[in-house]
Amino acid sequence: MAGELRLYNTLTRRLETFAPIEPGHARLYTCGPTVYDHVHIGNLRTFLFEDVLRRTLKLFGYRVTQVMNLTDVDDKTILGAQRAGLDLRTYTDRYVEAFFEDLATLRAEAAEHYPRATDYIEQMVALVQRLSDNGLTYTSAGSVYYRISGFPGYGKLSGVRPEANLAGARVDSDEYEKEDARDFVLWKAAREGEPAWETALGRGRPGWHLECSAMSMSLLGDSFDIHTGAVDNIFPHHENEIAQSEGATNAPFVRYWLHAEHLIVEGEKMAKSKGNFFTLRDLLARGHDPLAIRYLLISVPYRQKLNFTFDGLHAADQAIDRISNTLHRLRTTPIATGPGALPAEEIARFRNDFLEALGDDLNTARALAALHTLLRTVNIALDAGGLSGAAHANVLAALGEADAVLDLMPAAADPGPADEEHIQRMIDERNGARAARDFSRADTIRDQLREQGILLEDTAHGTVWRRER
RNA sequence: GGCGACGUAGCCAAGUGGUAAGGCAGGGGCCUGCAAAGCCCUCAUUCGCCGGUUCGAAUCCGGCCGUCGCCUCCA
Repeated sequence: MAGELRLYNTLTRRLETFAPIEPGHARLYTCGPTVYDHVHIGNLRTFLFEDVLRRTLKLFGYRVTQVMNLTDVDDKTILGAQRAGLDLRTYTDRYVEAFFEDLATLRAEAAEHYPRATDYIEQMVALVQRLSDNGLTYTSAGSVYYRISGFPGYGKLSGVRPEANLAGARVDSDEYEKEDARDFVLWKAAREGEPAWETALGRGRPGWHLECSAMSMSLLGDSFDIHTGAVDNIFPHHENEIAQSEGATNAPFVRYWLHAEHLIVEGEKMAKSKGNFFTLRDLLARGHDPLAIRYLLISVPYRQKLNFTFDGLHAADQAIDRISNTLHRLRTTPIATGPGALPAEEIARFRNDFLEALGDDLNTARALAALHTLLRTVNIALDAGGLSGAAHANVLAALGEADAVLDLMPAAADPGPADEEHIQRMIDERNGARAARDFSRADTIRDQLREQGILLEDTAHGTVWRRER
């Protein structure tokens, strides 16, 4: 696939044309969840942005190696495990599994690697040792800290100046002893009742930022292409990753930093205390369609705050219906014998608009607008008498290409054969009634089928049916 | 206090110098036995407010108002 892919780089605050270090191969690290609970739809918005990113990279012809970490040791996972009376691994396993289920429900493509922090203790220790060799660490009360004053590039991602005043800022809540308030912990000394590893750094556990540096470099190399997360990760998390990685290797860590804006709910920040905190499971329990949720979460470009509302979810649901209905018409309308009422230029324009929109920093709103425009064009052509074989194949190919990124099209219905026979019998009976102008009988049959989730449509080429979504 | 994002119709949202995409909701119509699906028309003389630059600004500049985020383990 030709075309230019431009991405907004937080590091330079500019739109840049993507060019990977290794031609044709995009190496991508995406900050994953802390597995102490179910993820919420705000988290999922970010993960779906990353899904759109990886699929767009593929659409533009790149081979993709994506790593998504699973943070399975931190204050919250430790606390959760203690409360549940489980060991850390057993506790986090539950949420790792739930996380994968949620991703699958929303059709997120699997990454190539899902490393867990607790499987990379060795690499983390080795990284700290390299930092120590470079004079960037110190030990205090058994914990190892990163000395920010030793890394001149600190702050280049976030714009946070090391000497920035902290008036009004959150007071440091870290309970460990530091030389300087700006320093952060690499390795935490073991505390009573907490999981700990016996290592060359002493008995303890890793600090949060360390895992991402260690795992990304282990799996993608010292320098790789893209690193993503949500905006709240810019500082301190990603800033600290840069300090850890570049402080150890003296090589550029990441070329493109991409950050997703947050999801808010009905104009307010999502918070448990406000009762507007939703997990995917909450929405499914209310009967919402996963495809509509996917549509909604990817419909707003990733750098815009996404205001989640139930009106918006309804609109997304309508959009999925529309896509689904047009596909259904394409499947059930006979191929026209004429030239076909859908000009090839229309399809070419769609392909171009769609690609250009995604190439412009993943502008999914524009990509979806192009799709809606094509759907209308297709429907007009179907109204006008159907598509030629060539036009039919052409439009299906274009839709398939778009769906390689969007993944919003319902799987073809898989009706049981016996079921299908029964439906056809009912349709025949109803059409007999209609021919005899016995409309109350005909309507009764239609209502009966409807109760079974079968919708009838009387079209110019006969009665067709589909399943209610 | 520091840093950053944003304010476009009832709602979501595209558009960053050339005269307002797309979707939802609403209104009217075509088609249909009635529906469903689809299509057509309609729905912002105007882009938070006030100035400025320009032949021309939603788009650039300045000020003001408002919303939101980050400021050391929150996607």
